[in-house]
Amino acid sequence: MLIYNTLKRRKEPFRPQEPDRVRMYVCGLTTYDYAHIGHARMLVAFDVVVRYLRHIGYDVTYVRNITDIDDKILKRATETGEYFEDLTRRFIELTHEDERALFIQPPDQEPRATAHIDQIIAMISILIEKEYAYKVENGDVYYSVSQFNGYGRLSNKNPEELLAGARIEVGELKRDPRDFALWKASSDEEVGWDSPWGYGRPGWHIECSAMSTGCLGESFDIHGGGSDLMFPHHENEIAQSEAATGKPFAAVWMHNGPVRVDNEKMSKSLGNFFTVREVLDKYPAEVLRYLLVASQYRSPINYSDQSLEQAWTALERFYTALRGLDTESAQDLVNSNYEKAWRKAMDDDFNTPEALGVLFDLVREINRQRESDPARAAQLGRLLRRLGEVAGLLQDDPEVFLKQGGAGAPDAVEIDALIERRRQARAERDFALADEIRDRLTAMNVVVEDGADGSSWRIER
RNA sequence: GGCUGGGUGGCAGAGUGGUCAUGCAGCGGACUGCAACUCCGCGUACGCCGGUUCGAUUCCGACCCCAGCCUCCA
Repeated sequence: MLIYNTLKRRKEPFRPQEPDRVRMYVCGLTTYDYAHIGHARMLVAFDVVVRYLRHIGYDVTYVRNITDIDDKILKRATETGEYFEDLTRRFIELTHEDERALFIQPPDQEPRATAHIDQIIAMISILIEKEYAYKVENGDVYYSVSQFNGYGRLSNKNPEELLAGARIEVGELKRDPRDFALWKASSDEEVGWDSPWGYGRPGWHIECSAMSTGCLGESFDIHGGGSDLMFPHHENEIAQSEAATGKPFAAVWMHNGPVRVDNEKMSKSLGNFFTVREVLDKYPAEVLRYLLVASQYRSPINYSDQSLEQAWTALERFYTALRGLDTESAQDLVNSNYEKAWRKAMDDDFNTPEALGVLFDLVREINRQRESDPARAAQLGRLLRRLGEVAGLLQDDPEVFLKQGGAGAPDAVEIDALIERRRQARAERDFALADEIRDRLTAMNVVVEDGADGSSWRIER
C-alpha cells in the first residue's frame, strides 16, 4: 500500500506505528455556513481512505474535528443576531445531514474546539514554559516561529524568505512577523474563557494540535486536510505539537486537491461556491459522490453541470448492468482477477479512477454473461457492489436509481399502465399503437427498453 | 518573485520506455417489428524544443502555458 506523503513529496509504503491499527486525524469544517462542494470533496476523499484501510484489514480510529469557535463564527453570529453556540449547533446539524446524504461514514470521534479549552490552555502553558511561546501585554499569546527548528518543512518554505514577506499588522504585538496567535484576548462583552493569560479565546492552529494529540496521542499515523491548509495551518500544527511534546507529530500528511469552477478554486473568499444542498436539489447524492471519486484525490476537479451529467450517465451504466441480478443470494467471488486489479489500483495511493476502470470492465463482463450464464452474472454483480461500496457507490436499488427523475418526475403508476398497454399491443403485433404509446412515454422523458422477458423503463434526462 | 502540482484523443480522466486504460460523445456492424439497452469493431491523444535510447507521451535539460499556497479558506 503506497500513500503520497506531502512531508516527503513522494509516495511511500504505508507502515502504521502499530501493525494493524491506524490513527488518523483530518481537519474538518468551521461551522458557520452551509457545506460546499469543496468541503464535500475533502469529506469524501478521506471517507474513501478510511473505508479502504478498513477494507484491507486495518482497525482505523478516525478523528475529524469541528472548529466551533473562530472570528468568522463570531462575526456571522453578530450578523444573524444569534448566540454563537446556537449558530454553530445549527450548522453542525445541517452539515451532518449533508454528510449522511453523501454516504459519508461518521468519524469515530468528532471533537469540538469549545470542548477542549482545557487541553488547549494546557498545551499553550507548556509552550510558554519551554519558551516556544510568549505572552504580550494585551493578553495575546504568540508562538515564536524562530524557536522551532524545521519550520517550513511540510510546505517546503524557507523561514528566512517567510520573514522577508511577512508584515506585522497595526495593533499586533508580535516580536516576529511570522509568529502566530495561540490565544487571543477577548474584551468583556466578547466570547471567551478564563486562562492564565486572562480572558480570551484560542487561535485556530492550536485547536487542532490539542484535539489531535488529545484524541490520538502525541504521535499518530495520518494527518489529512485540504491542500489549502498545508500552509500555514498544518505547518503551525507541526511546530506547536512537536515543540510541546518533543515527539514527531503525524508520520504521513495527506492533502486533497481543490474543486474548481471555471478554472478557479471554489472558495468562500471568491464567493464562487456551490453548496452541497443546492446540488442535491438537482442531482442524486450518488452522482455528486461519483464525480468526486472519479478523479484522483490529489488532483483538482473542475465542477460543472456537464461533469455532473457525465457522472450520472456513468452511474446509469453501472445500474443498468446491475438491474435484474440477484446479487444478494449470489455466491461471493473472492480474490478474482478483477478484485486483484482493483486492489492494485487502490493500493497505489487510492487511485479511484483506475479502480473505477476495473469496475467498468466488470460491467462489460456482466453484460456479456447475463444471457448465457445468469448465475455467473449475479456473482459478478455482487462483486461489483462489494467493491463499489468502498467508494461509497452502487448500494442503491437499480430500479430506484434508474427511475428517479429530477424535479417534476412522471408518475410511476401511470408509466406502468402505459407499459402494460404497449405490451398487449406488441403481443397483438399492433406496432402502430405500440409506437404511439412509446412516443407518449418519450414525451414524458421515459425510455422504454424491451427485453426477452418484458419491457423495463427508466427516466431519460 | 519563492514553493508545490499540472499540461494526454471532441469532453472527462488514469497510466506506461516498445500490443489495451476507462466513461461520455462520434462512426461502422450485430441484436431488435422499429427503437432503446447490450455486444463486437473503429479514431495514428500525449504543450513546445533539444538530449539519452534500437525505440519516449513516459527518463534528462531548456522554454511556454495553467492552477494552488505564500492573508481567512476543505
